[in-house]
Amino acid sequence: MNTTAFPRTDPHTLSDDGDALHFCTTCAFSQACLSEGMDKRALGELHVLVEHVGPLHAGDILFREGDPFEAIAAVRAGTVKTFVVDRDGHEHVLGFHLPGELVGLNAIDDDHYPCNAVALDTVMLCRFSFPKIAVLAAKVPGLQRQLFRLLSRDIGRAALLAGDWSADQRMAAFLLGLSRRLAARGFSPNRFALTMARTDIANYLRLAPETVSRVLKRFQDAGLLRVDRRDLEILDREPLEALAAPILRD
Amino acid sequence: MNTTAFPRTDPHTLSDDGDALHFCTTCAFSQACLSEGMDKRALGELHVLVEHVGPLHAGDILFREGDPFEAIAAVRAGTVKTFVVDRDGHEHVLGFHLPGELVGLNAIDDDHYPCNAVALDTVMLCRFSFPKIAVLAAKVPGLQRQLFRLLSRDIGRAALLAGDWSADQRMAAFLLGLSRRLAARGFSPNRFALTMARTDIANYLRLAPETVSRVLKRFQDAGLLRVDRRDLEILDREPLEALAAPILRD
DNA sequence: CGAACACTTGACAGCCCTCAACGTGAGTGG
DNA sequence: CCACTCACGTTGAGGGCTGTCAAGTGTTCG
Repeated sequence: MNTTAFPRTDPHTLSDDGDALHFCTTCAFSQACLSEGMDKRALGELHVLVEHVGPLHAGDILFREGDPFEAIAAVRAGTVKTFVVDRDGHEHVLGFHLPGELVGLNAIDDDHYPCNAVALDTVMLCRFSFPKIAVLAAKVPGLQRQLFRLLSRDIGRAALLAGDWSADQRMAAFLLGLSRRLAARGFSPNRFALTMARTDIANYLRLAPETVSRVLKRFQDAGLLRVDRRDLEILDREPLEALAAPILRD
Repeated sequence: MNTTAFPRTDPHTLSDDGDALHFCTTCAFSQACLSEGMDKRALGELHVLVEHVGPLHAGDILFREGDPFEAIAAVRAGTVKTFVVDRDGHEHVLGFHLPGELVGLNAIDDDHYPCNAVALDTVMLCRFSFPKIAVLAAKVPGLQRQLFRLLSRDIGRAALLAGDWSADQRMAAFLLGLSRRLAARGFSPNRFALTMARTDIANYLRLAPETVSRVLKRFQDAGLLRVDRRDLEILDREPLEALAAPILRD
């Protein structure tokens, strides 16, 4: 276990193209794939170059910092955490990737992954060879446009948590962010599992784990939510939205 | 003054293609433009679709948050500041764009600029219509690759300052970052002007302006640098590198 | 059943923000 | 040439948020 399962072709790789069309309705490329304008032959080519990888299990590593960059991946199920470890051994979580989202876009720049990626629970992936998808993007304007969009979106997302927000604001923005992204893929916006440890949340929000505990308790005591271990239910969105508004900018 | 000068075609627009080749040696696209593999005709097309804009002066606005996204721009001279203003009127500086760097990449996602951009001093720009450069990118693999790289790079850069670093670490990383980026374009790495106000630096590093003053004074008293108003000279890089190392990751 | 781990809770201290006052340089008009 | 103004920058005092350290509780897994 804990071996790099992603860059290599996994023994469990599926190539079941019938199912692919079903899975893809919630994938990051769906807008490109399912758009009216997309050439039928090109759509076929995209589905041919995808490799289905998984299932990976909690703790399985997709890729390590410094690994040569070969592919990006769309999460079909589960949660992927990306992070770096500084020389003091402190972990900095860069992001959590939910179903339908992409992993590896930040590796394009220097041909090596600039971070580690690990599965937090049972994860299914669609793996796209980047050189191949780049070639296809040149032939399919809708796909190139979608790639540009997704890259651009990540620039903005990375900048969100950079502000000097309070612990309450950060936590509210984090929870609502999860809620919205899950809702966009058809999951319940008010009741979901925190697939990551408190420590992971802390390292993502740049807080101490103790502060994460305290804020969650404070929110629960205020009746904003109910939290039991990894199980979370949002009871009163309004105050959370108010807290998160300056961060989420809406 | 302070009118939006960027999206419209500026009256001072130049189309002097002879000079273009000279300016472009330090531009963000130079790697794509000047690469051996790049098709001569395609290189010509890139130079045809560029509009030279400027000079803009300190305080001139390139674009405002919410403006429809039409073009990205490469800075040829001067400094551009990008920022958002929250409902409390507080300014959050997203970045400073030096000669050779691009502005507007984060606007691709939703077809509107998500931030404001303003010139901090006398600025010269190369303006690229994004739809046109996207079409060209589909025909020129080297250009597409360069665009992907530049987008990917900005994702990583945005994540750098997100950590919970100390004021000293942030300032050291900021100054060394400027130094390196200027050096990469042929400017002196040890002696340069801070083209932005202390308040801008503070809003970028998420510090109070007073803290910026105090840290600079502390660095000067320690003999690490000499600073007089906007004029800055790095005297001892080693301690600064040590401070910034965990942020710059090297 | 024991051990390791995740999480919670409490006490304390430190860094940086806030508030306030002062200094300084550039531009302006007399 | 000089006084004036104003924005920018500096310096000082005090307080609040959150990190650190420590101990305790609960859960999972071997």
